[in-house]
Amino acid sequence: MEKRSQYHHGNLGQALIEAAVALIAQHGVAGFSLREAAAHVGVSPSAAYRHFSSKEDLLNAVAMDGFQRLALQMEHATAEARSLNPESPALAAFQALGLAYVTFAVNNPLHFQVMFGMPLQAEPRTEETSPYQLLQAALDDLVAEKVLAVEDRTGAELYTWSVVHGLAGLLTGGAICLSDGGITEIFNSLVPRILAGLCSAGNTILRGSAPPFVVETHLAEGCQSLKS
Amino acid sequence: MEKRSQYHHGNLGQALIEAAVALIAQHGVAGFSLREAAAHVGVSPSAAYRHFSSKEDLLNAVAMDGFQRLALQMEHATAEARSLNPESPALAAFQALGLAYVTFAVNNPLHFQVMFGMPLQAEPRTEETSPYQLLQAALDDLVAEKVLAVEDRTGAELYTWSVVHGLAGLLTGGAICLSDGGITEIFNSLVPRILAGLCSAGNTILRGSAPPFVVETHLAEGCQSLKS
DNA sequence: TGTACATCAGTGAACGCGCGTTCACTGATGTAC
DNA sequence: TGTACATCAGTGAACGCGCGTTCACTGATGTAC
Repeated sequence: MEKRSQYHHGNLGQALIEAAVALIAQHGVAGFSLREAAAHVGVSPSAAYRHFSSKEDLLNAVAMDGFQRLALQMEHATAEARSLNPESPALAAFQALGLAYVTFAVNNPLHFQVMFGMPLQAEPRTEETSPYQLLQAALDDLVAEKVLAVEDRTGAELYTWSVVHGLAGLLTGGAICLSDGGITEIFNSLVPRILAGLCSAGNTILRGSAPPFVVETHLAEGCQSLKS
Repeated sequence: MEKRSQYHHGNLGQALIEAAVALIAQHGVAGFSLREAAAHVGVSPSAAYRHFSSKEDLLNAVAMDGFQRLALQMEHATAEARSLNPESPALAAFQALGLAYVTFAVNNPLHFQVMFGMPLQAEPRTEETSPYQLLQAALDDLVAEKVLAVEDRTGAELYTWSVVHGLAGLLTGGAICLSDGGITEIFNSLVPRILAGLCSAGNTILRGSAPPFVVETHLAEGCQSLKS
């Protein structure tokens, strides 16, 4: 597929991961092979074994890579939301976090499936912040900003992650489809409910109103119908 | 694997689906083959083609079978909850519905993954009630019972399904683990938040209290740790 | 009730294929003196 | 600065395998007369 000029590739490990990500996006995990990834990089199949002990090992690296990318996008989204909404940065960041998560899933549905379809024994690298840690931090900020009451802080991760992950899963798995650009609207329509559920005990934010901020993302492509 | 006495199997189609379900529960979809399913039933590989046009077709049938089983378990759970809580049957049924969903996922994680990991062009049979229809009915009942205000009815499916599906996905994908018997507790701990989110606009039920009913299920086996 | 025959649901051999992984190898790189 | 050599990161042929699918076939079933 690709022509190399040098005998040594230089960064074959990462290149194989990227090839795998691209190929999985095309044919899904089921149709993915280590040989194909090697060919895509322009390297013999056996070369892959200098970097990964097995196909499964490579797939694990692909999943890890996904978590890193996701975390990165979440960080960017929250940073932007914070700066755009100085009057309530934590709340804006929290919303942006969720939207970034769902957007990532919709834009990379097959990668997302690999990430959550693995045994996942891989420990996340300690140096980097995981999506889960970002969520924790966002919730802490919500408390600091007095949007979320302390008595509501417990269990907030599980609840929030569930809603957002569920929406991502439904959009990704084809159970629900959306027309182009629809994620933003769907997500924002859910925000008041999410916030009400978040602040269920010591309610701080006003309820029944429109979502405090309307956050936005771009979606590569959409699909058409709604499925039962 | 299995010995047949007669030349004609009688119900090979269904038998193949069941074999596939069993084998997928053991090795996952990735490690599943049509030949293995045929062997498991005690039939030649080519016999499968009298009932399914391809491997993919069989997998689609497996997914459909999962939705039917799930719907059945949801129906049983709600019926039981209704009869046990005559003072507020709709609310009890609603909770039981969610718990049944999550329990199914945890008990059949790989089957669950197949169900939501397919292109899913398969139309659900019109004669049978789908899980989604059961959810709609449960929400309608909640309105009838005046637990849910009419102005909160819109979009309630998406929200509810998201939370519950998300929890199921996290438990299934290994992102969160639980010790034996833990689903009931985890789910019930989420119930007040779910209800608060459901009734976010025209709040009817009391908030900050323990979940109205504690519903229960049995889980086959548990796992140990919590993962970021 | 008995026979002829169409239809249905299996068999089993064969196909071509791409897969993951191994192995002995070789070309490139970098370090020690 | 130049040479010797260990180490690293590739090659390419080969392995054995199980896969999905096809095809001509045959055994069982059920219906018509």
